[in-house]
Amino acid sequence: MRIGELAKRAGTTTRTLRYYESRGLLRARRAANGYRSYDEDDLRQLRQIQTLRDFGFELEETRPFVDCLRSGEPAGDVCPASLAVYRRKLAELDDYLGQLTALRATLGTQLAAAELAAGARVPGGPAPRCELTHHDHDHDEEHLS
Amino acid sequence: MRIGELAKRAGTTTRTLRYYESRGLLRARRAANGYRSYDEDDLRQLRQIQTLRDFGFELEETRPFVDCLRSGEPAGDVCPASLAVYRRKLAELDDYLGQLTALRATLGTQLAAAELAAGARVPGGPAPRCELTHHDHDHDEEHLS
DNA sequence: GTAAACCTTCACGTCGACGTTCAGGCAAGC
DNA sequence: GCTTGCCTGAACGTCGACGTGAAGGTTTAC
Repeated sequence: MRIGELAKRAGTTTRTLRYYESRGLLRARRAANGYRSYDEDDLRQLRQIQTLRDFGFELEETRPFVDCLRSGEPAGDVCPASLAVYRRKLAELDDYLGQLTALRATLGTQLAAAELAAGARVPGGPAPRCELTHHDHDHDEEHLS
Repeated sequence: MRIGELAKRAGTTTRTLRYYESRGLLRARRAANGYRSYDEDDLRQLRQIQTLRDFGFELEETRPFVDCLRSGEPAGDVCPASLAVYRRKLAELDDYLGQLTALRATLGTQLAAAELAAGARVPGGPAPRCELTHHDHDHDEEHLS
């Protein structure tokens, strides 16, 4: 299959495929006329790249998976180098999740304190939200886009 | 105080302060010689910006807080517009956390499956990690930077 | 008197993964 | 024979947010 067909089957562009090739990620045999020629294995490699990119992997991080597939493995992620990338990404993700969770807690605390202070600031202002009082049901009060 | 001193006291650079001013975020009075002149209120506003930026707020999102401080409030986050930003950021954060958590689950599943497949792939290969067997203690097997 | 600090404006850099456009030129299919 | 697809390759744009750098000039401080 030629580059246009591969692009169409994978839902991408010829430009992207040539770019991957320039990065040494995807290889193409050449037909007698110089056209790039791809087979089903190439499509599988490309799909592997796309899946990982959807996961948020950088292009370079997909390389071990592609190499793994190219070495004849039935899946790109069973090789040690691929597993190592998985583990690293998981560790990064956990680290990041921890940071975001801590930030979420901080922000929540800040908001609660600010709401309290805002309520106390104007004596006739809105009551603090600590108790369910007479104001309407629990939909948002602010509608900023 | 002049721009250099303010920068030093806040741990930033004069370039950044001029940049904030160019965005209309920080204002400076001018001395007779044209030099920018700042007071403690300006420092508080700057600190507010820095705190929020540390939280991951975009520069523009700090504007309501700065305006709030400038209006004479003792804290930048008690004004309705500031509270609205807090709430929006919290909602964004929760959404993002949800996505990352889902991704984490997916990746974890992928890793587990790949580890199983990798173990089964080579009959004499490493045993799956489901049981603690005889291999050495639980440090990393891969050392990719 | 000289070095440091300040002033202005414009333009450039950072980052990744492409997209876009240009220019020229061959190949394929109907 | 004409459109569409493919080739090389180069070079520049995009996106967003946040500055950074340079050039060229004035003021202050020691």
